[in-house]
Amino acid sequence: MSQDSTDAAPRPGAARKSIGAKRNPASADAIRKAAAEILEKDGYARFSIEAVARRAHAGKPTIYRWWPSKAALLVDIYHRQKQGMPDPDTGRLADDLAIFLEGLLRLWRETPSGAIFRSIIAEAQSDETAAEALRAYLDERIAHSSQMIRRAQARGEIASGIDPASAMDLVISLAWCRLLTGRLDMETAAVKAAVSLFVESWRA
Amino acid sequence: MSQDSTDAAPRPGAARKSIGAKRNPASADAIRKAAAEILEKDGYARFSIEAVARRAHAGKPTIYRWWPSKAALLVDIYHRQKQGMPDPDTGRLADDLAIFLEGLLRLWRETPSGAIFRSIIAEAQSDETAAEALRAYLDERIAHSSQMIRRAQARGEIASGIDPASAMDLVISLAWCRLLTGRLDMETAAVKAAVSLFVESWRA
Amino acid sequence: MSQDSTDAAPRPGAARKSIGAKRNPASADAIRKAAAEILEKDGYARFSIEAVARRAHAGKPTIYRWWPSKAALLVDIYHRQKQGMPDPDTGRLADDLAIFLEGLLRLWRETPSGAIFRSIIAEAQSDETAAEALRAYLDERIAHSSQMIRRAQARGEIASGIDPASAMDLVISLAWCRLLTGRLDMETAAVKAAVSLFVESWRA
Amino acid sequence: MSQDSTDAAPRPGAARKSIGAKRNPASADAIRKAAAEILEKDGYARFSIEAVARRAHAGKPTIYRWWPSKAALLVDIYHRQKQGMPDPDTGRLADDLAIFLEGLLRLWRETPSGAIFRSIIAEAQSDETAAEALRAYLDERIAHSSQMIRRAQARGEIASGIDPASAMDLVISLAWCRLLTGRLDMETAAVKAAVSLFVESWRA
DNA sequence: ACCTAAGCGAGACGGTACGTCTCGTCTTGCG
DNA sequence: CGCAAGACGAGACGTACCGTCTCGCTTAGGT
Repeated sequence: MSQDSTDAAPRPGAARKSIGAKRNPASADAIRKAAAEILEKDGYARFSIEAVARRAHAGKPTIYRWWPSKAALLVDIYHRQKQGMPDPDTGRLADDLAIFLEGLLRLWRETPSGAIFRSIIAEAQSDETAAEALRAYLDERIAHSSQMIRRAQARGEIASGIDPASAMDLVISLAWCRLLTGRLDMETAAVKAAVSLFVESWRA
Repeated sequence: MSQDSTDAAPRPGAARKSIGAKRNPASADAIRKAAAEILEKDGYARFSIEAVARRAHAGKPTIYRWWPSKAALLVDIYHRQKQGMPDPDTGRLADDLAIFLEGLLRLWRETPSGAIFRSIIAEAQSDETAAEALRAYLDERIAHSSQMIRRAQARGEIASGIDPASAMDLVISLAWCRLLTGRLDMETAAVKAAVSLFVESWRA
Repeated sequence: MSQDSTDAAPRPGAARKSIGAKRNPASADAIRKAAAEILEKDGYARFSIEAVARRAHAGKPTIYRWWPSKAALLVDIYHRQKQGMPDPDTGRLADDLAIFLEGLLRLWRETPSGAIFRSIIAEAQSDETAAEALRAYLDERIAHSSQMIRRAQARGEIASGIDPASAMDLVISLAWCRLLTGRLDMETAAVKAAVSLFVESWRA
Repeated sequence: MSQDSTDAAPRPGAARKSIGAKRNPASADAIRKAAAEILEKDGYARFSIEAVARRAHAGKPTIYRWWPSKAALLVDIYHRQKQGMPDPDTGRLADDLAIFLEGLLRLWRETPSGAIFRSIIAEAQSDETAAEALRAYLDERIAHSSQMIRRAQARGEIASGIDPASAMDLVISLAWCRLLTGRLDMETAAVKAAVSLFVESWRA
């Protein structure tokens, strides 16, 4: 829509109006939708509150009322998009991690969530609230994903002395770095190699 | 200087003038200095070509003449600040990597270069030229640092089948992720643990 | 104010804000006032949209929103300043014209409107929109002022074959040329002489 | 040449060099030529010392060395172009003035000198040196052209009480105003009418 | 025959202003 | 009170010229 004089999405019918003295969920949805579409289409560079308001046929204050910053909106969108991530439990850590890692890379590569997450990271470098949100999010993801490692430890597959969070950190760091440098197209073989590299070293 | 109506640095004497039809290194230095100071003091959020020009007592066109973009200026400053990085060759890969990694984290933690590099990564997420520069820089650093691994392979310390660049990628990814999430305060023990984790898995 | 580091006018109280989704007349007034003051104080050479914005404590886009060009702003100011111009109807054409011409020259000489009009003419030489505005303005003024001549024709004071607009053109040209060459100090006698020169030749 | 990446004129051969410790007339000519071409092609709006230097393959200081200001360059060019103006002496003042006026309007209409003179007038509104030069030029032209009127007075064609300079002023003002408002296409009949209007009123 | 002095093209310098963009805040008027 | 709309002050963007300065050269003219 960059070449369009108006970047507004086509109105799906009559103009949306206030529904009285309470939050209008249709507006919130329209804003989230518009934000996601802009990120997908034009990337983070063209993402601005102004552009979102334009596309969503929403007033800027409406956005600021509900999301205090650009980062908050980004995090909100990311959370809602990141469904369907595999949570494998094959009984073999190397397979679990390979499935997890390949799924994450594919998700970032094939859905807008990659662009969105890149944007969040970028935003976090100059916006402290975004940085805080990102740190919290990362902690939560590591805590969750390190279950795979804990299960492997319970099975006696790897040494019990390994710190699951630190170990998972390594795997996730790899994914992040790939995302941030635009090298998400890691072949399955390379993923497997990297993963087994980790797993081998963790053996008892 | 944000509280000052003029963000200009104090003039160190007479005004700097042109030195003829060739580049004035004093101007370039003043610009780089001003840019670094702004990043250090006010952070990336306040970093703008306009602010740099003001602080350096330089014209904006002078900056654009020599650095085509904000990213180019950032990369330039980063390059110059990142001198004195250790390039260890102890004869033992785990030690080499630990020294390298700890040195990198300390540099980022204790000098402005950490903030600068974060800014570059952030910029790269919305500016394609910055992304390109970052990719090229990363390639160069990996190529250089992976010498440590190649030397270990030559010594027979680790398997010759390991791809040095991919291996180094893992180490650098770890550092990046720490930088971007504000967790640079990795203890020496943790560094050693992470590094030996890698090295163990690479053994023949 | 040229010697001041900030050319801003003193703020008359609290900062001026938006008054909602409609034009704020206080802003428009402040802009016109600042523009007039700059022209009066520093002349057309120092007149710039940037300077006006600075002095009026207004954003540049606010100016561009309402006045598409420097010329439009100049014309607007000129219009508002040029009130109280005599529109004589003494029953004797020579007297009418003398009063009109002397009034015009005095207005230009003694109020800022002379400097402003000079600026408009200058601007019109390199800006087509200004040229258009000037042409339209001149047409309107000639149409209006030539009423004096039409009245004289109706009275039978001068030949009916005279084209009122062309005749008025001569009188106004004289004033313009005086303005542009800084020779506004025409004595009453000289004005009368020039005018009667015209009127004599138009007699039946 | 506005669409050309370089607005430079094609070099007529080898590069022009210094001819030692004296002014190089070839440079001066190239500068004047380039200036005239820019005015003719792109108008006063695109006329800048920078553009002239570019087109003339000359250094900016070379221009500033010989012409202290934009206005000085403009006046120089105008002087050289304004050759071949008729200086009629038919024995009948109305014819003399008609020939003079029509010639002046045609010259301005059909040669670049019109655009150049408009530029000088515009420049004079914000540049005092240009204003001075313009005033001096106007005086000289009036002094010269009013010879026509003096001759008519000597012949007894018009009253001897008329001030030749003031009278000529009227004629020239008419031309100026036409130039500045882009109404140079005055028909011969209209010129004759305006002129005889003057002459009639000057009769004894 | 050398040397100096000036002119030359080129282009970098610190600046100012341009016209556009987005920021986050504010207010209106409708529902 | 929420909403769409949009004006507001602010200020960065990247570009065009300004007028000044210095470079490295070329050549003429004085010694």
